[in-house]
Amino acid sequence: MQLLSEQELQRRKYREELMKVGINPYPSELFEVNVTAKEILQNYEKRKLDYKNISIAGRLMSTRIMGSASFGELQDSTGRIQFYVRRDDICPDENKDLYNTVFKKLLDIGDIIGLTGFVFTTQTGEISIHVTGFKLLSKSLKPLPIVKTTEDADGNVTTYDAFSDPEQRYRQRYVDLVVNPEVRNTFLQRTKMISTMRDYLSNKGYLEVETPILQPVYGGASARPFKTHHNTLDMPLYLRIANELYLKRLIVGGFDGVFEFAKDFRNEGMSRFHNPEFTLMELYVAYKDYYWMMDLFEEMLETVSIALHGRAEVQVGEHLINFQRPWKRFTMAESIKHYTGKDIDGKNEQELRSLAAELGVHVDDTMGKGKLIDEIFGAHVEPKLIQPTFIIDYPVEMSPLAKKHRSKEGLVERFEVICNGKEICNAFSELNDPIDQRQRFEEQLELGRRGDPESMVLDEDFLRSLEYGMPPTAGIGIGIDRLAMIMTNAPSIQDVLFFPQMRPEKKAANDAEAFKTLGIAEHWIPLLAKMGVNTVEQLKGSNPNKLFNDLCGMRKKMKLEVANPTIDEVKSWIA
RNA sequence: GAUUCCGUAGCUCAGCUGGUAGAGCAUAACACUUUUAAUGUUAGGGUCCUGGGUUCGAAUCCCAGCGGGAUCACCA
Repeated sequence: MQLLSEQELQRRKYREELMKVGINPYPSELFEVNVTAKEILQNYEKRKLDYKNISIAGRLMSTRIMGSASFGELQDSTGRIQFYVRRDDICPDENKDLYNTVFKKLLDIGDIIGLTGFVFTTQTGEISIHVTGFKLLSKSLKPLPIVKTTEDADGNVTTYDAFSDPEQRYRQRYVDLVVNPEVRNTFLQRTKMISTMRDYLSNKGYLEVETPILQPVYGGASARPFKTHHNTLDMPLYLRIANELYLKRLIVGGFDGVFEFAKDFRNEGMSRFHNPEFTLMELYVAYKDYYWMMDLFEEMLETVSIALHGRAEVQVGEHLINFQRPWKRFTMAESIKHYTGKDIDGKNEQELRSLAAELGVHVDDTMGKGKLIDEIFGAHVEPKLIQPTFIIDYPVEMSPLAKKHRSKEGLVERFEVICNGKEICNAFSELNDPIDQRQRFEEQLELGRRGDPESMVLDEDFLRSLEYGMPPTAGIGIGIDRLAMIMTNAPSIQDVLFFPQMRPEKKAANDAEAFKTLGIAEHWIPLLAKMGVNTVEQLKGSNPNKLFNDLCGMRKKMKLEVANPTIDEVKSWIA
């Protein structure tokens, strides 16, 4: 049993009253909808005759009652539209209850209703629905945050009482979506982004596939996994951190191109760029190399930008990001030279370490050559790359799944694209020499033995598949959430995930069951909680007279329709 | 994990140097047939996050905890 606010109690009462007058607040039968708000607002002026007999459903978002006529706003999945109700239209007979009682009293903001009527334009020029009939489709028992907006002559929108607490918005995304229209738009954009990518790849003939999320050996990336257990097989399983190794098995199996929009899971820190579950799109194409993949990625993102915004440019915060091809391409060494003036080419580990120190980059003794370069890059280059930029040719130590560079010693054929200061993809010419791959895994195992919790583990079955022969292949992984952040101008990953991971909601410890065994009736328990008595210990420690008084006072205040407890009853709880 | 800010009515927020709470919207009542953040009059609504401390007295000061935001670190 929960404690209800005055408004919630009121709405529960209205629900009862509706039933008493023969209106089912939750009817079963369908409600025929033949138009949306957006459709009316867009087309009414041009095709007035088509809107003489409409039927629309949605959520009641506001009412302005003026005696025997009222205005209100209905919100459906496409937007809001004003409606106009006149008492004598919906109550042509002597009995005006439908208007006076049901419409004016028993309907609340947030209720889902169906309207029938015709479209007209008010004296103030707003396209509205003149209601000839309405039907309650679902009674809302919780008050919705009321957000109001005004628009001045210049079209500047002012919002009042915004529902803006991030915690509430993420925990109760359903409310956020009802009340904040731009949130809905962000998610529509995200879906459109994904479908554009899917169409782009499908049209090239690549196969969208599904691979295991529960994996006996996790691989394909450097990250800590979530571990679980299968009862029947009595074996540990891991939620995938990547699907790379499975997609490559499919290339071995003879598919020319495979891709998957994959939910991956990494048991690591959370921030505005990290959520424990996130979406990575991986694509592998046989007989291609990383240069080819750069061209594909450029073209795909340009396509996405145009699909979403009608042009190759996207405003992200203070930056206007331009996805128009071609993008700049730097080797990692060039990019570091460009931003620091220092040349890392041919430097050994010791020289790199002192260079890092000179540049004020934090390093420690466990870092090898590759890691040192990566740290310098991360500190001095990455944040400065706002426009999409290819960074190519990474140190081999950091890239155990990438093919060694065809001409540069110590490097691999790998690129990342940095955009708005963050990596948005990672791609290689895939390593397909099984002997080399085994050695690289073994180096990773060595790192693991030295205590790196993110080193890769050796996947024997994957190596076996490579031994059968994998064609030369280009592969790419694209962080869908981070890309969505850029494409929708969202400052946090939580803004592009419907339900970002949150700490569990705090619940006051409550010995409700123990209270019942003491003979306390169920309806007192929430009142006790409200008075701060949550545990048997607290109960036993309180003064029975005060408890009795408080309980009776609280009963009256909450308008609970039950008899007061007797003082002896209360004493018996404490005894 | 570190630093910092925040937690007051259903929502958005005020509340000064400590004197037991305020506004607007929402809710309830009345009026009002084209309003639009409708309006006018009236009313109800708060363990001021939790627990300790200082004090005659704490929403306010101090400490601890819980929850959240931001930045940084970790994390490709």
